[in-house]
Amino acid sequence: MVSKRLSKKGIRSTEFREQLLNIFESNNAAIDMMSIEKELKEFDRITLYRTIKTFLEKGILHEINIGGSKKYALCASECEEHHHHHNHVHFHCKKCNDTSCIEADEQLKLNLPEYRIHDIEIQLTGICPKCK
Amino acid sequence: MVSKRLSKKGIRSTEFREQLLNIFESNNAAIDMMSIEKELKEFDRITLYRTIKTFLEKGILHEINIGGSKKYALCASECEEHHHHHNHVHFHCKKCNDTSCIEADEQLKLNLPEYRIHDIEIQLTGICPKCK
DNA sequence: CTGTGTGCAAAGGGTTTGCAAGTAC
DNA sequence: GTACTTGCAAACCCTTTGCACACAG
Repeated sequence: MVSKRLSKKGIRSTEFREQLLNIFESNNAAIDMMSIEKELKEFDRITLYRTIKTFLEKGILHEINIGGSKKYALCASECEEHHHHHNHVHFHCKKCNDTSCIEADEQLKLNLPEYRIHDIEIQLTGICPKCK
Repeated sequence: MVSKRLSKKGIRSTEFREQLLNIFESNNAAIDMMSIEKELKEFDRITLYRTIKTFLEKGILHEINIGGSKKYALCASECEEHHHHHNHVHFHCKKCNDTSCIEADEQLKLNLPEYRIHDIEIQLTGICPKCK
């Protein structure tokens, strides 16, 4: 249930927040502001901005910079407040313009002993299976 | 010479364009608008926007989305108009806030037969050798 | 009841557009 | 000379802030 998820993260459950969270639950792609706004019937844009900001801070959503625009996606359950783990792979399809967080089972070997690496983000661009 | 590089790409050589290109030549990191503006003595911000846009279109610069902001860096010589090749690695240092295009000698194995992959972008965040 | 969330208006910041004058070729 | 580039002003987003009212716990 959505309202439980919110209280679990330490924030109040309101109609708007549940509505927004539902959009992300029914969408397994990363979506941008425009797409969110399309799915909300009526809304106040300011509240939307503030809610996304809260969700980001509370570890409910994470932000991705891909394809030139900011997108948002649900965090995996192991994400905690101010401590994101997102060493996963994002795929952006040039045709349908969808961005998805895929489980790539990737093996990345980097030969960079001089660097202390905290986060790895891999962004792929191309054509997804649906559009192929 | 800088002016040759411009005419080679099919655009006119002007003082401002040469000035901007020089900044990128003497900088092997990816830089954002703010840094560019600091290095230009006097300039018109609108012209700067337009020049960057032109450089992007002509394959002189490429854009990177990292650390929450847009940055720009010189394209490798094999980049052509509307056809960028940037399967390289960007490293963003949390301390000095520098973003560099590094030669990582990386080996990335992806198990995604269903996807047609055109571009791979790997973005690393952490602490660079200088700040370590 | 108390602190948090919402909605409106207005401000703020970055980026783009229109147009006239200047410049490269 | 002609087409492209520049610089100024103004317009145009997108995003944030301030404040009063509404609502969750």
